[in-house]
Amino acid sequence: MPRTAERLDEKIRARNIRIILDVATEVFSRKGFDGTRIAEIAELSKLPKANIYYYFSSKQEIYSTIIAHLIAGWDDALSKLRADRDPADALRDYVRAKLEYTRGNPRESRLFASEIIQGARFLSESDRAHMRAATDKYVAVLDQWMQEGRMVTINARHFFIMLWGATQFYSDFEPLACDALHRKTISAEDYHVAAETIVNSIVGGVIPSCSTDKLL
Amino acid sequence: MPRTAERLDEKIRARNIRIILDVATEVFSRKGFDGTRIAEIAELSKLPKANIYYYFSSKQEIYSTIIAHLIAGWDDALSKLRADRDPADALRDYVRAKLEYTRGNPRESRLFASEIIQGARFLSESDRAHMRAATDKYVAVLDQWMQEGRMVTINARHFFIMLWGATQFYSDFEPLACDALHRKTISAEDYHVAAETIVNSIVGGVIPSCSTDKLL
DNA sequence: ATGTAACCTGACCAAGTCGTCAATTTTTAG
DNA sequence: CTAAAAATTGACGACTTGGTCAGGTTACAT
Repeated sequence: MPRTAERLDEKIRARNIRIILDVATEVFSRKGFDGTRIAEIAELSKLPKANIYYYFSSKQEIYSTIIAHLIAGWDDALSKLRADRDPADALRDYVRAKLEYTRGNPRESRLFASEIIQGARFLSESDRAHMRAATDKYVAVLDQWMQEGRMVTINARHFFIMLWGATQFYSDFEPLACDALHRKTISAEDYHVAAETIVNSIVGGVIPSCSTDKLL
Repeated sequence: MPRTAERLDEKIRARNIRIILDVATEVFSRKGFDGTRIAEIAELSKLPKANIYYYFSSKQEIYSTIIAHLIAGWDDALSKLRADRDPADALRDYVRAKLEYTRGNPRESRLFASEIIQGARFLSESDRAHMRAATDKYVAVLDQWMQEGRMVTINARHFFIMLWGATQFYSDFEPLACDALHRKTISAEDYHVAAETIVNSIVGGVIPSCSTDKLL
């Protein structure tokens, strides 16, 4: 049955792979690559350890699969930044989209952060090139806004780093965010206020309507 | 020799403990608690593994010692924020001090980030309470500035999170920062531009001199 | 010199690590 | 049904883990 049986074959296969990757994402995001034991993934998956190795040939293959998969999810928020849009609107949508993504995918976000902290050992060169290209593309959008006088002249690359860092914080460093906000958990409303605060602070300082170019 | 020999005894002791903690900080910051093997700490320390256990009774004791030690280093940057200062000056000094600290202590910064990502399992309640209190204290300073009309009304807690996230990024996620900036390493000059960019963006949006309160 | 406290360390242990494999059970196509 | 493909699994091996310990060496006060 090489062809016709694909549907149900894939159902069992797909289901188990999904469960394994789902659980592995959680564990890897908490323990990092070296700290993760596949026995723990097996337990939480309710599968015997050997069954994990039926679907994946090694711990690194599981890890790399997850990394490759989540890279694909990063571009959406950045797509809000188009040169023909109003800078303030575009940046507001970007910050909101970025926070929305990190809120909806905290484990993926944390796993990525963990991978970077550990030296980006398993982030492929093509993935990094992809991210560099994406950054360059949107840096160009900001630079165009600056040339058109629609935005204060700043270093666009550092500006992106600032936005990235500010938005990542809520899921990656959730315990700290909870402490800072006096919360047990970060609610959707908190994410909303976060977006408002970031946007009100940053956009107000970036948009030339208040001409703070030479404030310092 | 219970008293008189303390100097040289302490020299050997202090030196080895320093080396161990120094190496352990690097390894822990890269691998996290679970991923770190004390055999690796021993190798990099050029000490036999058993000698590590002569000075520390367990892996967790080494880890907790480092955590407790670095908590003490956080307050300095925040001390720049005093209510009687000019908000713009104070925030600028704060951002600079924070970036300077993270630049000079990247391993500690990374280790702390790693600990938080992994769920803050070894961050003591007293340490967390200390950090909460420090946040509250400086949130009050910002709130006072807002009441006095010296600062736009925003959520001070989210504002601190934004600053924290933006400044941590350069050391914690150095590979990403390098990619974004097209650098092999982040130089002192890059840190300087980072501070300028953050300050120019944020202060400009926060200081009411440009009255952007109702921009959105 | 000598005694003693501090320091050092090779060898060891029980438990856990990743990954393998042969044997079995389940699923599916025809 | 049957046969084969897919999925499952307990047991296992080679190695590594955190941690121990007995017996050694070094440093120093007297």
